[in-house]
Amino acid sequence: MSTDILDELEWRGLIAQSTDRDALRRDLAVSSTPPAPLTLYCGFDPTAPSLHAGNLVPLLTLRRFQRAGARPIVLAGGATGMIGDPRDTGERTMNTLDVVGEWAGRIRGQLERFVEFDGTPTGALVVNNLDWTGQQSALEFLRDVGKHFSINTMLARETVKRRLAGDGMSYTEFSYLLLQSQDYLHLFREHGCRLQIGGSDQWGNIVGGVDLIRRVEGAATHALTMPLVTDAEGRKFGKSTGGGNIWLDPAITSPYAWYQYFVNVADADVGHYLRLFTFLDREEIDALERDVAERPHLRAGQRRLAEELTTLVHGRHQTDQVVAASSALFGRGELRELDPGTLDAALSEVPTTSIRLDERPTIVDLLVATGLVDSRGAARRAVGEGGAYVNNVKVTDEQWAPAESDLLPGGWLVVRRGKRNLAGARATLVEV
RNA sequence: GGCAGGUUGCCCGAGUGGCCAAAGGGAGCGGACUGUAAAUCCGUCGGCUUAGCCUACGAAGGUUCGAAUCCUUCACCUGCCA
Repeated sequence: MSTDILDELEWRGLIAQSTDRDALRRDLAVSSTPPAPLTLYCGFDPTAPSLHAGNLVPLLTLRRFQRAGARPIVLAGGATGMIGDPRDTGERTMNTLDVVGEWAGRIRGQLERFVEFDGTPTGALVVNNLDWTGQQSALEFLRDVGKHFSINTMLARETVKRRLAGDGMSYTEFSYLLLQSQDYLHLFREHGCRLQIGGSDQWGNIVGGVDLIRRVEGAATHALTMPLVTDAEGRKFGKSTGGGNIWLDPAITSPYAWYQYFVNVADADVGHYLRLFTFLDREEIDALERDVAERPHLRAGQRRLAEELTTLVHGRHQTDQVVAASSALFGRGELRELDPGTLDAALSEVPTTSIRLDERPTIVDLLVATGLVDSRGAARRAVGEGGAYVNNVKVTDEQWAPAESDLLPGGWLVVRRGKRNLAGARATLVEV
């Protein structure tokens, strides 16, 4: 196996910390003789019903390793998800076993799409850590695993220190490190896994496993972390638009919304994100960066990034549809001139609702019905602020109601809040 | 188990009887500028049938003309002691 993978990761900005880099390089090189590819893993806890965009970084890194000749294991944290990795903001709310199980299943399904299962020596494996911890007894755990951990070391961890300085931390979360370390040991024993990767916040958990394996098995294994994705302002990725994460599950974040998020990435972040989230090579990314620098208004980098990512997550077909919808809805052309088929297709990518013109719905009703605002108060505010549009025309009167002559082909009204929140309202014509 | 402190809007945080839907900051949202960008400036930021009403300051009771603010009980959190 080539060791170029490390250079590539370095170039992409995907390496935050690692254990002895030369040792890892040697291991990668030695594994080059089939059938002994290096085996690596990364875990994903079910803390929500879906993975989010940030999870793609480690997931795609697994894929990069696989392409370079390694065998990836993706781990769904059915067990660790029940405990909760300590975070700075305080104790996590525990979810019921049913909920965690349900989420673990969904996440497992998503994980499977990003690595290849081809039955070759580098074919991926999917595992769930509940399978080897679910039946384990507390005594067993404390004797076999707990004995190898020093409280002193655990207390020295940054997250623990911060939590102790604040509101404290439960024993449950304090134990998380042991569970994750045990996972690494288990995968080392069962599958010869010698490398664990993860976000840089996972460093402590990963080296915990490295230490455990050294103590118990006397073997040297590796740890590699990736920087947490931030934008040029240092803000956490996915938090700069819409207030929340963007999710892989199309039922939570529509492919259209997903695409739009990436089209709107700041110039300063495009190159960075292209390196992290796509498989484009150096030449292509360099060219796109030059393009963004010279002709920023064309947003070539953003468009390519959005297309690549939408294809990766939702497939080529969906991507074509959202690209067409975006260009129809954001195009310079007159909405009235769009042919009915194009309009139908474009609006199928955004939230829609149906209305009855004979009920004389006002602009406030339209904004609420399409879900563009959360309340009638917010709708009034939007109108008052000049942020409400119907068919690209600003509406400033709260009492304004559409007439039949306002309908676009197919009976549509394109309702917009602000610059880029669009929805469709289709009038049902009722004969009175 | 004892003692002390705490629990405020999406988050942080001020508020110790009326002027409190509740300072300030952050996030969010809208407008201007622009390129569906960033920065900046301005506005907005519980709900409704919106000059009014309703819901809200951990929960439930109580005192009072009036409570986020006082009293009681309960729950949870933190620290110290056992």
